[in-house]
Amino acid sequence: MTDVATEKPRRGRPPVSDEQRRLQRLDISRHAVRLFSEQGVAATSGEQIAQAAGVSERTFWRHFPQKESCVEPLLTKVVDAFCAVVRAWPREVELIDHLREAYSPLEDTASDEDIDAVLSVVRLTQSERALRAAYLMLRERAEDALAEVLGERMGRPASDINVRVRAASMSAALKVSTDEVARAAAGGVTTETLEGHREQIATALRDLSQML
Amino acid sequence: MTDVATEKPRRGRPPVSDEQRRLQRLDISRHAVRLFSEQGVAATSGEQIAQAAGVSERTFWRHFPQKESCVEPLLTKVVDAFCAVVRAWPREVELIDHLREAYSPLEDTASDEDIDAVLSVVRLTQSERALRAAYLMLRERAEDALAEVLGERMGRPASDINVRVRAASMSAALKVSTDEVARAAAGGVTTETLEGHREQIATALRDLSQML
DNA sequence: ACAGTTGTTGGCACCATCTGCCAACAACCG
DNA sequence: CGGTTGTTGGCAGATGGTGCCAACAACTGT
Repeated sequence: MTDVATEKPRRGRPPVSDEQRRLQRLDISRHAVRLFSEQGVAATSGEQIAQAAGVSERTFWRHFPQKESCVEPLLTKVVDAFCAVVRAWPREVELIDHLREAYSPLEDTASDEDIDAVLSVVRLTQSERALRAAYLMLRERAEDALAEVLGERMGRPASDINVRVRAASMSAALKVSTDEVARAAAGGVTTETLEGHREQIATALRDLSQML
Repeated sequence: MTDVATEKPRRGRPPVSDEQRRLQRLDISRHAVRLFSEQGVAATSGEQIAQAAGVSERTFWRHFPQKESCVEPLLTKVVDAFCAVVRAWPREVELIDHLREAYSPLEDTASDEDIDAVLSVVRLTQSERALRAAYLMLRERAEDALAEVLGERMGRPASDINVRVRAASMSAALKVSTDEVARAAAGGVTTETLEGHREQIATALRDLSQML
């Protein structure tokens, strides 16, 4: 008997849209990442980030329950891009071929200047332990999403072991190649950097199949 | 010109052996894990753990720079066991066959009662975000060790992309099957639980090869 | 036995992280 | 305009975590 969309005519201030929340988080995230890379994570206080972003410390902590989660809004972009491509994977095409064709990391989901930011955050996670932990947690959330897609494609529940192993392995391969491309892009991002990434992930998956 | 083992005759109190440090950490770890599972991580203060382990809060923080790292001494056991088996992998044998033959998780590295503890910690990481993050970081360190082994076997540096992808994927497959066996062992550990794990990881790797 | 040297421990002060609570305010309604 | 609901910021307070220092423990040579 719980109504779904049949609500009372609404009274009082409406809650802000999820989209606006997302943008606000993203804005804070950019400031935080800049500070993190300039002076290190440990040396950057929550107060400092809040001030840079123009909000009170209290609302900053409301947006990001932990300091390190500041990087999530930017980091999700690289993972979401991959999930989107996998979701669009036609059944009749080989996965490697589909990736090589359709996977242009970030180019769709992120603006040009954000690509720089995202890659620099990935690089940051390689030296800052706290950020790395946040990154790995994020990737595991994405692993679940991947399992959903793969499971549906294989006609099995996403909780199936077989499905989970595939999702985890694909995610791991993506992680390694993403780390690599971020390292390679340290001195400025070129189009061929990203194309290198596409090739990277394709060959990574191919290598995988020869392992056993 | 830096002497390696040719030191001055040593004066003053000798530093405690690494082995003793390890045991002390392990002891504290057991107390911490018990408290964590009894009342949750957030509700367990560092002071409480220190008191339970019979050390001052100050030395507790010296042993574990962050509260969550309390689980490392126990969690490494499950990862180390796998690394040891991979290290002992003869060149002429198929990896899957070797694992099915030689991999008896924990049975060698951990005492019987510790097996319970280790598996319960793995289960804990599935509900406690902070512990999960620590677990993932730990696994990534093990990934490096794995890459060393695989790299040497393939005649390439451990930093080689191909090597890293394989290490990451194997590690991921192990992660999923370890999570699964921990879940399955929720109601008491039996021998077949662990043998199930062995079979789990073997089939997991086989599945992997059919993905592409 | 004693002084000199080095490593470990615990206590204290201190800053940073993060939370609960509440008053102020903003955005909608009739 | 008053009523209602959601968001913000300030403040107090507990916990996490570090630097510093004095006390002590374990060794060496005389």
